Amino acid sequence: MKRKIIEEITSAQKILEAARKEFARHGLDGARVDRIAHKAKVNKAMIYYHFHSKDNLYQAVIDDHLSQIGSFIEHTISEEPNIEKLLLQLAYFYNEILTKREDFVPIFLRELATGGERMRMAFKKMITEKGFHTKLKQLMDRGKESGQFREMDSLQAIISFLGMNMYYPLTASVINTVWEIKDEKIFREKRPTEVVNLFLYGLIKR
Amino acid sequence: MKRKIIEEITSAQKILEAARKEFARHGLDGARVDRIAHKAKVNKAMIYYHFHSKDNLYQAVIDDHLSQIGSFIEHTISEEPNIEKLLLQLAYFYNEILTKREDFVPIFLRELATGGERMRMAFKKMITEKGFHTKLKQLMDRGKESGQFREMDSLQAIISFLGMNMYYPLTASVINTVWEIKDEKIFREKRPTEVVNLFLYGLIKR
DNA sequence: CATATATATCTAACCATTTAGTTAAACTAA
DNA sequence: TTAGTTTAACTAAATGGTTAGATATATATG
Repeated sequence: MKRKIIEEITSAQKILEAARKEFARHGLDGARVDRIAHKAKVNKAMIYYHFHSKDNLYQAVIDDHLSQIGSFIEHTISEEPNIEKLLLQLAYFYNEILTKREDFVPIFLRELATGGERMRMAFKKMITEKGFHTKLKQLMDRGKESGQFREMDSLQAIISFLGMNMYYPLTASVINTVWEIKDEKIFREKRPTEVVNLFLYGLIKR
Repeated sequence: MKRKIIEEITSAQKILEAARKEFARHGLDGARVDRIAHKAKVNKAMIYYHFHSKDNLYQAVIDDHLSQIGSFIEHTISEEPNIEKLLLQLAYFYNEILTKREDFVPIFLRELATGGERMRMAFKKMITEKGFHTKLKQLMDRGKESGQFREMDSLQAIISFLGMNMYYPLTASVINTVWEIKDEKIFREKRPTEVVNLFLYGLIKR
């Protein structure tokens, strides 16, 4: 067995990184195994040695993304029982994930286009394990009961909140042109607070 | 020249319809010309006779979608100077477009994934021609000046509104599972009013 | 009206390339 | 010696696109 010194990058890693970019740019069908091999500077057979098939490699790329997102959740979102802070954490989380992990956005979009089968369950698991599902709903329902929030459908509101957060980073390539957003960076940075303000202002009873 | 009686479906139409479905399911790279020919029940060469290339056919499908969306805008959204009614019209418009024209959603998502080059300009043209860009911003800015609305970034708010409207229909396949939405139909129907209420409530000064 | 002609529509068979995946042998380190 | 790692060359199938010719229809002409 060839010993791999820790600092050395294994060919499996090189393949995975090249694949991440290739699949992001071209999707599963548009991606070319030869191109991945070339970019990773490994022999094509190495891809089949380590990953067995193109589909398998693609799934590995997705799993890698999901696990990194999972661990990012861990040290971004605390057990926060204050709804304002929780919403702000979530807003920053979505913004970061979709802004910094650029390669993930096109993969996510294309997965949605094919029904999202590959990610559905992973996301569900993530969210139920962290308890967002119940926690967010609870906080909103409690707000309604206490009279702090107005009457509305909590789930509809939550989906609206997600939409406010995720829509722009997912569609920026088109939105920037259509709505003439010149400084994308600043616009992105301002999003989380702007979104949370609008949302909370839209909930709190007057 | 073969005379085409009005009721008869031309082979070009049959191809376009089959292509619409094929490209929606599989994307440009995943789509198979042979499969389109088979589904349209025409000889494969007919596709090249009428559309010259696979790329060209794909663009024809997109153009068809865009023109149908364009004409749908025409008789859905009136010259409405009342912001509440305008927002409601927009909310219904987005909901209808993304719910009834199912084939468009995956194409839109995949186009976003590749940078949206093919649609960017068409959308920009649509929106500037109808004057939404300036009109919406104007109405919001006027609302702020008159003291009806609170202080906020109009453009950020508009993008939030778009996100609230479009995010769910674009991601329903995943969202329904993750957030345990059982009756998708009812959830979709309730969206427009729910979204407009949240948005306006979030804007109006208290 | 009949015939010739140009033009649009359509088909079966074909082709050049590309592509995912394989193989058998070589190399490397414990 | 053993087991993991790497390579060059190869293959079978799929795929976008072509071609040469057939068929039908409109139009012009005598």
